[in-house]
Amino acid sequence: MDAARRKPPRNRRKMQSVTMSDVAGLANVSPSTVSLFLRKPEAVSATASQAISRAIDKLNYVPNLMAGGLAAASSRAVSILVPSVRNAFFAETVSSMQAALKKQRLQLILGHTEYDEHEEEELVRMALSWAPAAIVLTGLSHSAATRRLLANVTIPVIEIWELGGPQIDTAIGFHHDQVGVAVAEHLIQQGRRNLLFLGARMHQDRRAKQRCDGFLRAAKAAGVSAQVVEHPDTASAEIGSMLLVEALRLHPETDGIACSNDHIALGALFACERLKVAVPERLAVVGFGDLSFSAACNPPLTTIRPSGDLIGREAARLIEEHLGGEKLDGPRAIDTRFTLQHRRSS
Amino acid sequence: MDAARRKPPRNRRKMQSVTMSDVAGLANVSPSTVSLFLRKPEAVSATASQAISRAIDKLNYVPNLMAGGLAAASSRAVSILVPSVRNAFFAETVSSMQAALKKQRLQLILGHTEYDEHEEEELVRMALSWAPAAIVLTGLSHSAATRRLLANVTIPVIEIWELGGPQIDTAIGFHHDQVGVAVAEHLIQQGRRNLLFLGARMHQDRRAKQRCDGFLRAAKAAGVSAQVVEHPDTASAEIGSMLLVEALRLHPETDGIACSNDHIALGALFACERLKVAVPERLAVVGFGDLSFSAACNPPLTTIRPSGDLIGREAARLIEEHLGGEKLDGPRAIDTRFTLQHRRSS
DNA sequence: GTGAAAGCGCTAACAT
DNA sequence: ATGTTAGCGCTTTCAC
Repeated sequence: MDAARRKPPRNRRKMQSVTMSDVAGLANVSPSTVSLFLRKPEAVSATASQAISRAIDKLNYVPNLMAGGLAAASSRAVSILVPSVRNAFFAETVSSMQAALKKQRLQLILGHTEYDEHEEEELVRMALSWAPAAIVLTGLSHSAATRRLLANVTIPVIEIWELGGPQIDTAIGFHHDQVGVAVAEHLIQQGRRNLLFLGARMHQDRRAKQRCDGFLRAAKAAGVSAQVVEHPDTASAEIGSMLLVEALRLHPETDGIACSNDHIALGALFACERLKVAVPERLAVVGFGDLSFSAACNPPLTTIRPSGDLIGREAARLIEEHLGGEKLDGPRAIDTRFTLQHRRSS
Repeated sequence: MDAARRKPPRNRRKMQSVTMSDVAGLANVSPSTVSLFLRKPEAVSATASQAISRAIDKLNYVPNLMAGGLAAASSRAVSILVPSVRNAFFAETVSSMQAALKKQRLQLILGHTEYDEHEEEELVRMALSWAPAAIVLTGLSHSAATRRLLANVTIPVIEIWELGGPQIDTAIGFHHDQVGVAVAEHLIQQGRRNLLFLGARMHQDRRAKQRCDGFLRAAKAAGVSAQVVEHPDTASAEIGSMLLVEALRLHPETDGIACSNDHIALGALFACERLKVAVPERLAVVGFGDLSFSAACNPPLTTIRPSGDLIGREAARLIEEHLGGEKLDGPRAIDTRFTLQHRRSS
C-alpha cells in the first residue's frame, strides 16, 4: 500500500484555505454531491442539501471559479470590449448589462479598445484566455486577425452599438446613418434650409461618421445645403463651443445644426448664448445621446435618445439564453432603434 | 505496462483546441519550457525561444488563464468594485487603472455596488472566487461580513476615493470633508456671508455627505450662516435646477452656493439664467468634479478637481509592486489631494 | 440520489 | 537551461 510513497512530499505552495472537499467532509457527503448541489440544488436530497448549506456557511466556503472553469472548459465570465467606459454611452451599456448578468452570477471582464483595432485584437486574445461564456465587442469593424480569432470560437460573439455592416455573429444596436437622416429630416421639417453638422473625432468614431453621412445624404436628397465642421479630438462642450464659433464664421447663413453628440451640442448652446445667437429662432440645434443635462439646459436640447441600456439588457438576455449552449443562431441583427426627443432647441 | 489500462477511455467533453503541450511538441521542447518562456522569456535560450514563438504563432495558441491561475493559486485578474461606472468619477478611475494594468497583462473584473453594502458583500464574495491578484473597493465603509471576508485574504486590498476613516489595508483618495472646508473658505474669502449647500443622494453617497459636513463646519467656524437643501435622487442637472429654485425660495438671502457635484452646479447655473440671477454678482456657485462641461459653461464654473485618474494609476502601481507578493505593508493612506479651479462663477 | 475516478491545462519544485 | 512530476480544486461521466 505504501509502495507509492516513493519520495518525500514536496513543499507545496500556499493554496485555498477551504475547498469543496472540506465542505463535503463536514457535511458527510462526497465532493461530487457538493458540486451537484452548487450547480443544481434541486437534484440533491433535502437532507444532503441542508447539511451542505450548513457546512458552507460554517466554513465560509468560497468556490474556486478557476478550478470550476477549467474542469468545465468554460467560465462564468463575460468579456466586454468598449472604446472607453469614460464615454457615457458605453458606461450605460456596461452598467445595464452588468445588472442583468448578475442574476446568472456572471461577471464582467472589461477591456478598453480606445477606438483602436490593434488594441482590440490584443484584448480579444486576452479575453479568450479566460474561456468566457460570451464575448461582446463594440461596433462592426475589426481587424482581420480579430475576425479570425473569433471565427473558431464556440461561444456567443455579440457586436453592439452598430448595425448595417458585416457581422461576426449577432449584432445589437441601431443604424447610425438613420440617426443622421432623422435629424436632417427633422430640421428640414422645422423649415431649416442651411444645415450643418458639427463633428468630433470622426476619423476614429465610425458611428459618429455614419451619423454625419446619413445627415448629409438626407439633406442632399431634400435638395438642402449641408456643411460639415469638425475637430479631431474627443467630443466635449469646449470643443462644441469652438466648433460653433468656427461654423458661424465659415457658414454664417446656417440655420440648423446637428451635433456629433450632446457634449458638442451643449458647447454649441453655450457659445450661442455668449454670441447672442437666438436658439431656436435664428439657429436650431439638435444633439445625440440625451445625456443627463440635455433636458435641463437652456433651451432644452432636442436630441436623439439611443437605447444604451436596452442594448446592454438585450446582450445579457442573449447570453443567458445561450449559457453553456453553443454559438448563436447566426448573424441575426437586433435593432434597438432610437427616438427623437423634440425639445425647445429646434 | 499496459496493466494500468483497466477501463475503456471515457467520452471526454470538448476541450481547448490548442494547448501548451501542442506548442511544446511542435517546438521540440517540454511543456514546462513553454510555460517558463511565457512567464520569464529571459530564462529560456534564444534557440528555444525562437522555436516556441514560431510554434505559438503557427498554432495560434491562446494560453488558458484558468489553468494557470489554478496551478499558481492566483490569477491575472484584478477585481474592482465601484458604486457605478455611470458615475463619471469612477469611470475615470476604472479607465485609468485599466490602462495602467494593461502593461502587466492584468484584466479588470468589474462590479457595481450601487451604493449598497449588501451588494458589495456579495460582489466581494464573487470577486474572491476568481483568486484575483488584488481587490479594489470604493470608500471605507463596508459591512462587517465584507470586512471579515477580506481580513483573511493574502492579496492587496485597496480602498479608493475616500480617506479619513478606518481602513482595511491601503487607501488611496482624499479627504472629502477637506473639500467642503476648502469650498466654504473660498466663498467666504470672496466675501460671501450667506452660504448654502445643494446636495443630492446624500443618504447613500457618504462622500457627498462628508463634503457637506466639512462645508458646514468651516462656515460655522468662520461665524457665517450655512444652510442645506437636498434631494434624495442621483445628482443631475435637472435636480440641480430644482434645488436652486427651492433654495432661493427658502433662503433668498443666499449669496454663495456649494454643490454636491458639477451636475448639480450646472443645473443651478441653468436655473439662475432662467431666473435672471446674476452669477457671480448676486450668487456665487462652486461645484465638485471639474467635469467635461465645467470650463465651458456660462459662466465657467469654479469647481474642485479631484484626482480620479491619479487614484486609478496609484492603485495600479501598488498592485504591480505587490504582484505575486503578499499583502500590502499595512494600512497606509495615499492622499491624492484635490485642487480648486477658480473660474468666473465665484 | 450519491460516490469514485479521471482528468481540465497549467505551474512550480526539484532534479538534471 | 531544460525536463520530470505532482498536483491546483473542481466537473463530469459512469456505476451503483
